Amino acid sequence: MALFTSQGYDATSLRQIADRLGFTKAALYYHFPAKEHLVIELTRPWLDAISNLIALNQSAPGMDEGTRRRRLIEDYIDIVLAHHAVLRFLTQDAAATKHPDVGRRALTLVLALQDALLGPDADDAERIRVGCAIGAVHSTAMMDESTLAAARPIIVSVALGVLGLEQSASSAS
Amino acid sequence: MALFTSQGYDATSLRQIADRLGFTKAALYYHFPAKEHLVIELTRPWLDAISNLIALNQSAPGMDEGTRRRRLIEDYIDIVLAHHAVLRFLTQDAAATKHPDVGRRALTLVLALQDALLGPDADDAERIRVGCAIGAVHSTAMMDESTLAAARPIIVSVALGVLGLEQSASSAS
DNA sequence: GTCTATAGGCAGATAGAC
DNA sequence: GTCTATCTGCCTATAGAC
Repeated sequence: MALFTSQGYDATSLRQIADRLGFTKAALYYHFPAKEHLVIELTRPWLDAISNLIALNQSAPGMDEGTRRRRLIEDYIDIVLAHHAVLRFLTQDAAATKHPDVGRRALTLVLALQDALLGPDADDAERIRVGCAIGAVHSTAMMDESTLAAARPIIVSVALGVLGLEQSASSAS
Repeated sequence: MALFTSQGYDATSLRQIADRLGFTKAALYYHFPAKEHLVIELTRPWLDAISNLIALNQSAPGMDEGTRRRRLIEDYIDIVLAHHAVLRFLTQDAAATKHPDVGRRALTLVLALQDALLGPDADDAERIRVGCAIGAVHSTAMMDESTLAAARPIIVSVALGVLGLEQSASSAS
């Protein structure tokens, strides 16, 4: 992950990875059938987490719309913060972005999240605002791990503000 | 640019570029000394525009802090919208991100913009908010050109809101 | 499970004719 | 300015010994 993130997927060779891990390229192929499976497995936990989040959200019972959206964006922020390294990699790497099981899947999931954050009858302006909110959340990919710990409440406040869901109390997850 | 954006820099070969342009690899090398110069020239206008913006902002005379920041973020939004294709490419491609004259320069410039959007005595929380605002602006990279035309006022409103610079009237640039 | 050795391909870049 | 032909190198992936 460190190599992929610092150099990009295409620019990172199996030789470099094997050297870092202390064995040879051939040994890598005993554990993974191809290079792309390395990045699939590295990103799967994050993708599964989002997939889960959306599934749970859809099967939610009759719940107030405002709190539903608030919980959704807050939970997404927690996922993004928990998988910081994955987001940093994915938002930067075009090669990963193009892969069906990685970037394409990520795009589909984020678009689904975007839809879930909208009501069924939202206009283009609201779509753009939601896109901005997600962009603000994803800006954490650029931050270093140290400032990230204290960042959560601020990110939550910004995202809720952009979405028009401000609320002063009860934001613990 | 189309090939770089859709496939990534590393994954795009000079053969593909030459084929698309209707001549051969060797002819490319008459006009550009190396592959990396293609991406340098493609991104230079955007980078120069930001560089200019920051330089002009620094040499501004005694001006109200609020309007200074408002103008700065609005002008940046205009640059981002005008160079939409460049931003889309740069935010996605790790290979470009690593190049000193492209991604590194872009990072330096965006950080300088971030500093310029802060007062000299801002805390970490304010830093994060500014980062979120820029993230929201950069989310336009994900939008398609059609919805982009109508997006400007919404982006401006979101960014000013996150920065705490809301103002109802006089937002024409 | 890890190794050495190598196959097979395509990349970026150059030489030199026209 | 564009071409054909080619060099050199590294890449992913595989074969087969241990």
